[in-house]
Amino acid sequence: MPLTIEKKCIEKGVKLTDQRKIIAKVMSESNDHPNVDELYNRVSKIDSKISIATVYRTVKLFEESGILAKHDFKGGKARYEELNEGHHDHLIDVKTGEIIEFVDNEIEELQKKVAEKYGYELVDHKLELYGVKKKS
Amino acid sequence: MPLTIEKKCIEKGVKLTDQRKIIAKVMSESNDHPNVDELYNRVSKIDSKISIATVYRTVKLFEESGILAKHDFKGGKARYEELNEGHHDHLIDVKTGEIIEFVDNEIEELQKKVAEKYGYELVDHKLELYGVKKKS
DNA sequence: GTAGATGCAAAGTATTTGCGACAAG
DNA sequence: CTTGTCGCAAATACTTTGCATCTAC
Repeated sequence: MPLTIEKKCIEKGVKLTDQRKIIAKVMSESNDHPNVDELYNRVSKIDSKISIATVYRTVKLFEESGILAKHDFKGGKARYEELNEGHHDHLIDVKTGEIIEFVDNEIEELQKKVAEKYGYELVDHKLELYGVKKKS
Repeated sequence: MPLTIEKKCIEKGVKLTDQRKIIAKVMSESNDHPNVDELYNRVSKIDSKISIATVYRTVKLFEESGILAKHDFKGGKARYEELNEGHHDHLIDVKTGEIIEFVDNEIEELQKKVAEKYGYELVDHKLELYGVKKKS
């Protein structure tokens, strides 16, 4: 079975180069939210000739094609993750940087309502919670 | 009556230089969310000798002192606004870039609950809604 | 008087781009 | 074949910093 990302590329008419296949594979297998540097490192282990410029170009392309989601969490570098059906938001441990994904439909609904209240249709949103682990 | 920002500086033991007073004044009078460039332009009209390095240093200092809030909305540059009692989130018009401030206590409460559910104490959060204006 | 602030220009980061060589459809 | 991609290095955009000078307290 081909990777979901590859399937999406074909659907969107995105040319499937070797480099893109590798980046797709690495992203599919990543359960975290790598930034471009991290992604570049992982990709380099498979093909050391891939340049970081290609990684930047590819994540941008994948983002525009709805294949990856880009996040600008606090701390500078953009982070990416594969975009699946299930939308989710993030809870970030401010001490360790650990990222927990969560879904809360109640909040989602309320967001739509807020946008509507101001005469807007919600097209996107970003919700990040920053917390510290409680003892015990 | 002195500016709220100046009062806060004194409370926090932040030295009140002429440059900081000007930046404080400009931010107090701004009803939008200027980025550093915009702020620098406004500040330059009052004192053309202020350097952009000072503006960067000052907004960072003010942010750390709880005087300004920094936002990394989509589109690269960080934007700042004065931090008052009333916390609020942002609804951003994706076509015009217009920013609407809103408060929704129900969402705030749910956020706390979500964090607790995962064993975290919420210390900060970011909620941005992106929308398009509805016809009618 | 002294610790801390400023201006300037140089240095960092993160990301983008021009260009000739190359590969997918 | 032809259009789009790649690798490289140079360029850009935003932000930070070293240092000598200056200023608030």
